[in-house]
Amino acid sequence: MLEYEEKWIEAWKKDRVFEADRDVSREKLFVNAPFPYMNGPLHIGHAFTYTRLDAYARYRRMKGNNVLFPFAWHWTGEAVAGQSVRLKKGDPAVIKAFVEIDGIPPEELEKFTSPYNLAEYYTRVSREALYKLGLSIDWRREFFTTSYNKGFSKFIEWQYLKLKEKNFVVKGSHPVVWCPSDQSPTGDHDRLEGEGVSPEEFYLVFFKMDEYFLAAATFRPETIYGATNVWILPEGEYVKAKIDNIKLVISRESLTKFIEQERNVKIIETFYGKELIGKECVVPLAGHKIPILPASFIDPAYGTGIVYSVPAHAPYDWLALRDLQMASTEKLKEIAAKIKPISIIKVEGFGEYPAIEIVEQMGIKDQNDKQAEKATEIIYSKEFHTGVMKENCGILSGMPVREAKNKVIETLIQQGLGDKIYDLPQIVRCRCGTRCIVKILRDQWFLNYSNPEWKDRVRQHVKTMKILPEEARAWIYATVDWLNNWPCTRKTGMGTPLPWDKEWIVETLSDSTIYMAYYIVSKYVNSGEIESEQMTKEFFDYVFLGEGKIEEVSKKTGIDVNILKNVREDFLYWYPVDLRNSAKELIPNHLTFFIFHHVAIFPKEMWPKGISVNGMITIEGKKMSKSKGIFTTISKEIRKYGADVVRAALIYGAEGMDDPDWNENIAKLMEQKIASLFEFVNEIREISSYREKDFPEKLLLAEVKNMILLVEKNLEQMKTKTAFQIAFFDIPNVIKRYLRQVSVPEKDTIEEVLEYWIKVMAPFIPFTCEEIWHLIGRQEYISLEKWPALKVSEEDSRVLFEYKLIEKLLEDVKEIKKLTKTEPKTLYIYVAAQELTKTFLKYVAYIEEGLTTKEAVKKIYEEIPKNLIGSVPQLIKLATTLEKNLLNEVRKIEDFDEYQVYDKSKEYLEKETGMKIRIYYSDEQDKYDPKNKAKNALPLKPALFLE
RNA sequence: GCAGGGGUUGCCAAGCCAGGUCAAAGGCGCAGGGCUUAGAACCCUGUCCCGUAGGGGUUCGUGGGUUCAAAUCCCACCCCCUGCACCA
Repeated sequence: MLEYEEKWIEAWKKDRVFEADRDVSREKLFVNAPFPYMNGPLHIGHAFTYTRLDAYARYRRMKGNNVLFPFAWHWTGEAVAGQSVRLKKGDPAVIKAFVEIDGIPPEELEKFTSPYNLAEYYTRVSREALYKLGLSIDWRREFFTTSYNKGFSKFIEWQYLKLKEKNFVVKGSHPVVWCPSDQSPTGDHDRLEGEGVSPEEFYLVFFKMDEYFLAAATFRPETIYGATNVWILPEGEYVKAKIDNIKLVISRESLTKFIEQERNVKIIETFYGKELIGKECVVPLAGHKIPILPASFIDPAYGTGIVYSVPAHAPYDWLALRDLQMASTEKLKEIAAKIKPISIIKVEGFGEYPAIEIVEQMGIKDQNDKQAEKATEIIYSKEFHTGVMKENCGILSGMPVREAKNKVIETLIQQGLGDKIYDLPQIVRCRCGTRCIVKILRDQWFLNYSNPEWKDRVRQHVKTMKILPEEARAWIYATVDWLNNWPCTRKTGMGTPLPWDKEWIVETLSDSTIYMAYYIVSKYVNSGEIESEQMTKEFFDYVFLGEGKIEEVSKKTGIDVNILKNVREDFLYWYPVDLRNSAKELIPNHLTFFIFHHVAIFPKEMWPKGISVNGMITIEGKKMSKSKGIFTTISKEIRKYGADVVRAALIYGAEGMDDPDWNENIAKLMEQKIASLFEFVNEIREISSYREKDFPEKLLLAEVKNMILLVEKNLEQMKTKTAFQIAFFDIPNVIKRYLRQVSVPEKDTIEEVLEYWIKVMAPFIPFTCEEIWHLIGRQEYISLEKWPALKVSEEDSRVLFEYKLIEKLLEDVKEIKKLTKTEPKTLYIYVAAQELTKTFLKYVAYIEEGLTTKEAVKKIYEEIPKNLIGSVPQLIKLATTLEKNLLNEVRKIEDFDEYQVYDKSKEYLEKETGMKIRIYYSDEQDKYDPKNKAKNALPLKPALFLE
């Protein structure tokens, strides 16, 4: 961290530069970012998101907006608490992370067995880091979440009562991956095996056998008419049990599933699978009898440990059948030999028996061959999407497979011949090693995101929002569509108890949806003007919704009427949120929830106006990972490089949804560039010559103005990288070019440009710009200066246009010189005859009026002076190849005289080329043209001769 | 699998939505030159191929198509990244 950075932090703090209060004379802008979760110090990725937002906030502040950028801390959830618990247990990984990565002194570890102390510690160091990063935050509104903050809890209680009132919070049950040993849900990160696996619905089909039903599990109930036998594992344990009101046979291991999925289970008898082999059962709906046979691919823990066999369409079934026919006891062989696959699905690309065909094609050996899995997938997908049920399928005949599936399961359940149960499609093991099952959690509270009206209102609003980059909008829509009911409460961790059911705590993604409104209130809580106990339902109803009479609310809450009035007016002034910036990973959850809840609770005019997202940082090209040590904190990098270097390196890393990379090279580069800024500025300041502004000065101003407008345009779109590139690289490049061009720079111009330049860099590297600003003798804070209000005038555009012509000419000269490898002394320029240019412009106009090329050509042949007639073909070609911009510029200028352009800049041209310049019109009589070049002259492209 | 994003010249990365301004910005790297006692920094020039007159050729994941014209539009395919719910 640099000395001057420390100085400005203190100065900004002392003079309350970024504290924003209601001021109706100025247009407000309310920006924020999701509060960070306080289970660790802020990392460099946080800095990226915040710096981008800060650059925007600073820019808009300079543009004259009253900008509010508040900040807070998220403590809610299980992670902080979990870490404390693991610390208490002495988990070496946690201790290592605390000490080595987070920099906690070992002797202080003890006190972090309290989650409060832990969160409080991280909050303290994080606040410090953000100060140092130079974020233009109004810290008076800071708060943290959970019941440790009474006021915030009051707010969440109000929010959830409101949601409940409107029926957006509902009670329900839902399936989770569950560890029977830990007695808790097993999230992805808690798994030894089976990452990404989630509960899926299996269908149970009941095959009658005596007074019991064999409950076969399947994903493909529509294949029931093709069943030829049932498979069981001979050495597997099975039970006869009464489940709810039906007597079923299932594997012993699958029993827990039924129990955890809220079924009433009574075991009647346990036995081994082999006892059933050779018996028969009845295929539901179809009615025919089929045998029960052994198969080794059966996993008793998967489904019910019973499946029915459809050898025509299921590769595994065909393989098992084939295995059985080949090697087994005589009796089984006999039974197996009698079984003929039944073809029931017509699918393009396959014949009668798709399963048999694919097994042969892929050369699959037996049911234990790994390839069988793949074959199953191929057949399933093909049949499901394009298959049609054949005529032998009873009620399903003629239906597309996808419809048949729903129809059959509906019918089976209706007739008591089927059921649904959740299971895991792959093995999932908890960290403790136990195999997980699916459990139905009862009495859980849900945010009713599946409510179609709610969704629709959200969609309608998203349509009107500013979403940056635009590509993110599709993702938000997709999320709104996909979102289902969200379990919004937990039993463990920190947070606010659900007001009407206090054993539940509002979970972390659900207590962070409208808290931006609380920033308005927290200022008064922090100053002591309002006590948390005073924040009753009436208070929030009044402040946020304008409900109730102020006097009554005042009486009820004990809050002074004036204070109430101020809070309410503050809210009306600052709300809604104008821009919320975050990493893109929050789109599928937080950012979408944020919209949902605003739509649910607030009146329309308070719904958020804009969202912007950015990529996720990598470190030296690798994905960030604390456990792998690919991790660095904001404080560490600031200590190493200084705040502006960190800001610049991050901003220059990426924009849009691209992922920036944090690496030493870019930091080092920025370090050098920022250091040399001071030298450059000093160099410029030594200039002390005043004189008439000439072409180079006008050009410089025009270019800089143009670039500043581009910076604005890009910043408005949160294209912070592009904006920074222009401000930080492109502008100094044109200044340098100017200094090279003129023998004596002009002081007024250079000072004006310098002022603009420092200002437009200020949003990105505020410390450095503040320092330079004062070095050049300014007294005010650049952070509060007015952004240059500029407009590119007609003269400016003309200057830019003329310069473009000159540049083109110089390029041509350079190329000719390069090719001829000569050192010519004189440059002869033959400007296209004015008549030629006029004809050219006429031609362009004709085409524009809608004439065909042929007609237009004919007309200009009639109009052009005879001596220029030879140039017509090139003119036509030029019309299609000339830059549109240039063309438009020429057309804007009345009586455009190209000769003047070069003549005016003769001195500059001579300086750049080192040659004497002679200029002629191409149709001039007395011109020097030994190589007869003049005839090649075209509008905006003079012919040249070097000698 | 579903959803979202992406594949550009040595590297990073603009451009693509609104086709011609594109051999394609900028940065890095590399080469040459300047500054300097020397180096670093800084500044300038060059950086797809060919060409002794401003030209030509071949490039933007792969293969097709539309068009006078495609990095940009359409179709198919391949590859990469991210998210997918009781983690935050």
